[in-house]
Amino acid sequence: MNLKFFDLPPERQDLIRNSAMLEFGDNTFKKTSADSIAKRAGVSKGLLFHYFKDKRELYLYLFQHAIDACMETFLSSFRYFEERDFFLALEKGQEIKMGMVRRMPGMFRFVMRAYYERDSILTPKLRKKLDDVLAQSTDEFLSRMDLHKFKEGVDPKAVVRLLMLAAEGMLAETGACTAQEIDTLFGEYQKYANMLRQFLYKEEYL
Amino acid sequence: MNLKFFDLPPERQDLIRNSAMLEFGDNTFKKTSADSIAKRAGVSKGLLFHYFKDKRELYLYLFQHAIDACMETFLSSFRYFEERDFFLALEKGQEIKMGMVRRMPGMFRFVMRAYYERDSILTPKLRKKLDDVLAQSTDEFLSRMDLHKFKEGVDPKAVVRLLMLAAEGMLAETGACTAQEIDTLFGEYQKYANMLRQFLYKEEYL
DNA sequence: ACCGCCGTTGACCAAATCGGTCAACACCCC
DNA sequence: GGGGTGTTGACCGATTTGGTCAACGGCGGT
Repeated sequence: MNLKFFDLPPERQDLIRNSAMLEFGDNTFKKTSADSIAKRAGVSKGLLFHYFKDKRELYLYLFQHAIDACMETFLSSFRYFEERDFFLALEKGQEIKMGMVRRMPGMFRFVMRAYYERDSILTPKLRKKLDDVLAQSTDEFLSRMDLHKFKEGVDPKAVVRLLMLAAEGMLAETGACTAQEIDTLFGEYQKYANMLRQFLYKEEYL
Repeated sequence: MNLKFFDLPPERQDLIRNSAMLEFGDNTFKKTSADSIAKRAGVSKGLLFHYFKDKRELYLYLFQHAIDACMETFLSSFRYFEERDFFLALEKGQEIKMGMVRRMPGMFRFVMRAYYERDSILTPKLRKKLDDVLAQSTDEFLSRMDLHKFKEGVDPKAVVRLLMLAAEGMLAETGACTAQEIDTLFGEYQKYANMLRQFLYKEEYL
């Protein structure tokens, strides 16, 4: 790709990336047209192909960028806060995730689609990159938490996964969403998390 | 539409409907081609337009059929079993749902997409049909259950919704799936349901 | 005022794909 | 062999596709 893309003002980079991810999130790689991406970004098609040599390169760059952004955001946020309570940390993590959704509204949908799409054009290397991020983030998270606050018999990994799945389900129900919708969803998510906390934690930790 | 469609052997009807729903589930209405549907069904494009006057009619028929199938399946299954235990009934319900997924693998995805897609071509009447089914099914379900088995402070509606969301999340992670994959997902789902049962039910009901 | 530079445009291309049609086919029962 | 029925795939004009390219506009330097 043309490295001058990175000389553009960051908001303009975001605009192009977000528009592209939103479009790729709506349709298959094959059926997503460069025209629609350009139109969504309010930019000429010529510009797209000026910075990216073809649709494929744009797509692969977007995926790479999304994974890197996740990795960086999670790692840097983990480093700086020392919360060891499972649900408080999860709440913090969700806030961070919400921030990412706000900044890159089409990202999660795009990444999931790119990963699960049949005839995906992802390189094995990129697939593995995502695998690693997902596997690491949960384990890393669990290893830092005070798991003894849970009642006996609770499988904390299952709790994380259940809440993650619920979040994914909520994401699947909404397309591109406004900041307000995101807050509503976050509120609903918190309700479930609090319910689990109330009944899965030993009483002395409530 | 051409009513002779219903004279076809049921498996052939299913083949065409499932192929169409799988294709419409992958792409926007506008970007889904009749060619790809026909190819997936192993049938000529001419045949599609023989039974359905155009793409739009096929699409609307599919949605209507899917909703009706849901409604019928749920109602008839509710009528015949009298389980009043929340989690046992939910398990039974999930088994039924899995049966539908097996028989119509692309249905849930298609319905969700049709409902949430921007520039959706759904008529308001069809939208409302789905709204009613969703609203009714949860309420109907809850009204039949022994909710006093829950510990105090548990909101059963939230429990249903949480598990539904998780199921949706699992669905979003998989495209068209084999029977075996479905069973695996069902197993995972059961794990979460059992966890909730274990900690949300009063102890005397365990 | 003129230049050269550079991010940007949109008209343009051949090729592919689109929704939809239709004459012809294969098959079966009479 | 005749008629009926379910099915095909070549075919249509229109649109869309990924990608190119000559030209534009505005700005900093002189």
